[in-house]
Amino acid sequence: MSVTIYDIAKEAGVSIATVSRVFNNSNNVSEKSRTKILQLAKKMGYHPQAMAQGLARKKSKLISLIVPVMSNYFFMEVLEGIQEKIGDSDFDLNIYNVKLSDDIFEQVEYSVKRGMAEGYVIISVHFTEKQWNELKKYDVPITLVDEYSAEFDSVSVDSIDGAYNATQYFIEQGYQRIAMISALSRSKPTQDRVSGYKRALEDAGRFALSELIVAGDSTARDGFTEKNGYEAMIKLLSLPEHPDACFCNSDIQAIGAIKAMQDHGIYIPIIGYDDIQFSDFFGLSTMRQPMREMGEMAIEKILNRINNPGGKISHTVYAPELVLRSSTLSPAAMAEKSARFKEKNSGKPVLY
Amino acid sequence: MSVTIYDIAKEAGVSIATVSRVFNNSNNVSEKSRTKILQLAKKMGYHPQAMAQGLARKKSKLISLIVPVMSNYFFMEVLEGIQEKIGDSDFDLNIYNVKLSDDIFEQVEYSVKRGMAEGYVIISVHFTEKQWNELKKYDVPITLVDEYSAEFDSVSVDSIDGAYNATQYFIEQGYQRIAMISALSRSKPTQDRVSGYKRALEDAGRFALSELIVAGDSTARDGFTEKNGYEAMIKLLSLPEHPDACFCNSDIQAIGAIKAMQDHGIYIPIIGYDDIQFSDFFGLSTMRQPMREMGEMAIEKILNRINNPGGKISHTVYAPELVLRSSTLSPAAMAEKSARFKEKNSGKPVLY
DNA sequence: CTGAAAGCGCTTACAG
DNA sequence: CTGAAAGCGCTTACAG
Repeated sequence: MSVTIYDIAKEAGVSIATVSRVFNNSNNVSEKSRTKILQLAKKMGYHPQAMAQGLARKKSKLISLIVPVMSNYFFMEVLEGIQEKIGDSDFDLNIYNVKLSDDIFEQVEYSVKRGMAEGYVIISVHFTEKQWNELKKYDVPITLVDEYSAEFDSVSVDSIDGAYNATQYFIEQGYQRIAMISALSRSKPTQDRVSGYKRALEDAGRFALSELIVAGDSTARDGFTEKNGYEAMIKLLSLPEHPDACFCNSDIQAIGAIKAMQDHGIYIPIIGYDDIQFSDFFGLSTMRQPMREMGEMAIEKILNRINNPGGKISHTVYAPELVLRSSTLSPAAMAEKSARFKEKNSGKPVLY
Repeated sequence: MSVTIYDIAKEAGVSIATVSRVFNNSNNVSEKSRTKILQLAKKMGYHPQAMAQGLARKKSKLISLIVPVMSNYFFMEVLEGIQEKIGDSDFDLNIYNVKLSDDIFEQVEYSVKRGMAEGYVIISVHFTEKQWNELKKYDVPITLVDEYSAEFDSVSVDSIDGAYNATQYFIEQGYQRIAMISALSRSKPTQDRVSGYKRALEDAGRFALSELIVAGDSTARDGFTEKNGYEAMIKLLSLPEHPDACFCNSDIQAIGAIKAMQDHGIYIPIIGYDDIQFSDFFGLSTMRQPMREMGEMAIEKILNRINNPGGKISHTVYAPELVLRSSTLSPAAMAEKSARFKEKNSGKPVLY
């Protein structure tokens, strides 16, 4: 039996209203009452219960994050921005993890309609306009991250654009057989990136060859794994005529792809997508998504929406930025670098 | 204004009790009423509010995870086990993220005493017995992960033992100057691992040399980063006489350490700690912690505790397991492997 | 500065 | 199968 406001009131010889005032920092309480109540509360282990407070106030001071697959680099970095920003507010964070095995819409809808939080930040969930529209009826503040819908505030990155630019970079450098490592076709970002890749080739008067667009066979995390990237690169290198450059759907896959190149002793320049922490460390060139900023922006939007439910809907679309590191060195430059490396390492490491 | 049970009752021409029954799957409702209510609810966007339900039932059907630094490999893997297990129950998950910058005890206490959840799984939080004891007064189900206290159910891994065994392995293999890459000394697991390392040396009649126990200078995530591992290994390799083997505080640091070895052209066998997903991929030998199992066990314990608050407190301590991969090859074996590798790769990759 | 009372949106015996 | 009513633990005008 946990202790309630009544227990404290009784013990302190005051009404529950006074106890409540103490915990709500109302200044209309005598110093004497306040001290006594606080002391009693401490001793008896009392604190207002979140649920009762929420009901009485009709406010929970909670923001809910709704996200599938938490163990994902994109989410981890977005989360850091979110935490940073929410720390400045008086809201608490709550994370609701959607299971990919079940009906995703149902889970999101359930979570939203229960009304546990004052606002919802929905990350990397992709619905049809019709579905998003259906959520509208619960009349709850929602901000979308990594997705776009006319119905809600959103912050996203132009994936098509990013893929386009990465591919265009290779075209400008004179590469002829530019491959793309994709992922499961059900992944929305992957679809967009494939579109951007194709468009860049077409705008350059070339054709996208289906044999050069491959994914690995691993399906975990929609293919966003090292393993999947490794498998994909193996396929590419097994082609009668292998590609001379590769745009890769994600950094995590690119890391696997690089390992495949090493195992096969073939090197082609590669550009990843995301710019996760590993990438800089491993010298991977990539299309950088401003993940932290996206997280911060999302909190800013949801807070605005909570304070001003009628405000105009706003969309922020970031343009990804090409970050060049050593993985885009030309084969010649790479050979030279490798030679230097091997000289230094004669008879030594090269682990995996 | 969101729609409540009263709106539905009125519209359906029944009492709120009947509406409530429909949503609680009580079978004492005529098919006619049920259909009408469900249909109305769907149309009007009604669903029982979590807070009101929680208050009335005195149950939230929520388990709260309390964790510092979410973006951490250990946590990610534990989380997968947790999600797996909780999916089989009718509880929802809720994650409360502790900020390392503020008073941790205060945050944990706050979160627990607000009573939002029915049970709390506290991960990688390290307090004194006195502090844990203080939490006892809120009389709430709590399970500890990666920590031990007599007061609460817990699931942990014997870090001392793990470090001992890793070190002992190197001793048995005949290595003479076995180094250890540690991390920030405020990290509890790190303290334990250093103890185990020292003890193994001492039990073999040797001394732990302080110059051989080093951490990098990066303080992010308590030193559990590639960068920190890289820095640490650089220090070790800069020693007048460098070590001939290395036990490393975490896999993530070990990956950085390996890169440092490659950059320096010096190879020594290394054993990491954790067995994160990358490790298998990169051929890193490691002390494996059964992270998924730990997550599953934690949920099992908290559920038991919720159902049976008076039950006997139980502690599960896993013994970590040494997983040998290519990073513990002897220098000779490694040299041979490298030679083969280089032959295959003549004039080719070796990225970063 | 303080208390009595209404209300937040539900659930759940109890009685029929 | 259904409704009236009490109760969950708070907050917050209102009146003093």
